Amino acid sequence: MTGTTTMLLGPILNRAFYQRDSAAVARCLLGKVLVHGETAGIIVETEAYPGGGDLASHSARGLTPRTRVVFGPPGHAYVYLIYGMYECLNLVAEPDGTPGCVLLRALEPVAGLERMRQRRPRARRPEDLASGPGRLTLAMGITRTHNGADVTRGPLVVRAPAEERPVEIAVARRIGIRHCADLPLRFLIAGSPFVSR
DNA sequence: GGTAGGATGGGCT
DNA sequence: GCCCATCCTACCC
Repeated sequence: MTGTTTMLLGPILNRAFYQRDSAAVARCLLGKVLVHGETAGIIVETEAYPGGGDLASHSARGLTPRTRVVFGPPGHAYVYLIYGMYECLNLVAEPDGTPGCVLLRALEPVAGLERMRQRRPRARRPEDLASGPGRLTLAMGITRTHNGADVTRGPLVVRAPAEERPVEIAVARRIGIRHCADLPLRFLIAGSPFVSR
């Protein structure tokens, strides 16, 4: 992080922010800033995975070694391997003991773009650096070693922007799932060129 | 502009 | 053994 960029950021989101239902957290994360080391990006696309009856959620089939963190206290990272090659970053929501998380799908890069380009050499434009869950973790340097990390403190955090702007939110169906595909649990900043697809 | 198919490995039945 | 909360390339308009 450069000093200039730090000036653009507000406080770290506290645990109470995450201790709500998954869809509310997914919606409210839009416009917030994911920070990891020198890299940072505005969250422009999220999906809620509330668990319970939502069969698209990993946690829907109960507590397993992999989904343990999703059942734990809110404000922690859930990172898993998908398709043997890519990693996806989620933020745990809901009270401790209740499953639920939010998948971060796309960022608008605001700091450390050169570092992101090193990590994603095939990305031609800034719009391509973090426009997808697998691209996002690559650009931000997030791996399964971050699984369980507390995102209310430490090197990986989410901050409010210095000036909170009202954003127009679009709601859509989630991407790449088989079950419960019609639920309106995908949230985007309307018109952002940094969203996936 | 569009899409079909392959890469690749862990989780769970 | 099957199923993935994906991405990239090749190929075709």
